[in-house]
Amino acid sequence: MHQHHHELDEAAVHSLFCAHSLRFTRQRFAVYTALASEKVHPTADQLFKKLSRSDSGISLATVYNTLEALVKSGLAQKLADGGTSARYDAAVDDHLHIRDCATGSLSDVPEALGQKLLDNLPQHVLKQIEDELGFSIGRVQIELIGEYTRQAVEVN
Amino acid sequence: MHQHHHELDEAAVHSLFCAHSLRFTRQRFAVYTALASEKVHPTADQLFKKLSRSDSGISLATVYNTLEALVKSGLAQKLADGGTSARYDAAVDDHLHIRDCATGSLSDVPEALGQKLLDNLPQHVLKQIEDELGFSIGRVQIELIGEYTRQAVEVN
DNA sequence: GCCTATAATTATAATAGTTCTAAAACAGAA
DNA sequence: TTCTGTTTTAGAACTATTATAATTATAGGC
Ligand SMILES: [Mn+2]
Ligand SMILES: [Mn+2]
Ligand SMILES: [Zn+2]
Ligand SMILES: [Zn+2]
Repeated sequence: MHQHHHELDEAAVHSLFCAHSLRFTRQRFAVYTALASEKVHPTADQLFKKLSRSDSGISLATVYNTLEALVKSGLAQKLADGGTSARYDAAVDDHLHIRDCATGSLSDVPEALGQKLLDNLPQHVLKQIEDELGFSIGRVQIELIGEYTRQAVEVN
Repeated sequence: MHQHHHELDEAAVHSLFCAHSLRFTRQRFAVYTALASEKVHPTADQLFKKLSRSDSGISLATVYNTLEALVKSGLAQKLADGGTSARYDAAVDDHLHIRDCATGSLSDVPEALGQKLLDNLPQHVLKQIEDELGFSIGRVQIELIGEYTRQAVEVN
């Protein structure tokens, strides 16, 4: 389930971290809430700059460390940018991404639409691939690549 | 159409480059044939090392330059590795990739199987996404993420 | 509320991958 | 063959990320 846009108070994040065996620190709280409040999929550096602006004197190394910890404990995922840097996503469920060729930006397909596509994948073909290749498919990652034909509501 | 494993002589590559408005050089020939003969999806550095070993005294900068030229002219595609570096693929058609969680390796789903899945995507859902988001889908990029349950025939 | 063990943070250095620079070599057209 | 724009090249520069090692903070037991 997507967690973009939810309000996260300190207590909620504390117990979330606790449930994932992650120590609670001021810095991790800041990074996680900054990430979870993003509509887009920020780079480590973008998060660092955002956090530097707002307050806390958090270091870039900690942003990297925290993101790695979040990913390892299943509270975030790391996405490959088309370019040189990695992007992070506080939504850890299966969901589709859209890549706008024109800008290179990466955004989400709305939950319902994306789920509909995932639910209508031809299961028999996936099964056949698993059987023929001796491979167990854990996740089908889909990216729709193309261009906006009218102004997107929000593009990064 | 996949071009892995095809034999490529100098004349064939010459006319291929010509058709794509790419000058023919010894180095580009070497990079392109090295890439096209790979069953896996090599990094720039892997290609450089392979070429250094075999002969030609080609420079790393040229490997990068050539790969960029190939991608720009549609003779190769650049794939995002999960990690830090980019991978290249001489197959420019739509095709599915498999990522082995255990090793991080990226390999191809056989043409026929992959096409079968692409042909059986729910077109009405794709259409709905295009309509609702005002986005024109040029390509659906799919990656199957999981683990081999028996020994894969060839893994990098 | 303190103490302590352990883990996280930080500044900084190091590394890895890629791109830039500017000079020399080359391809292809005439 | 000559000419011109393109490509190649070594090396420097740059960007993203990871490692190091000293400092600081957290969580839990008292
Ligand atoms: Mn960065
Ligand atoms: Mn490299
Ligand atoms: Zn997302
Ligand atoms: Zn491929």
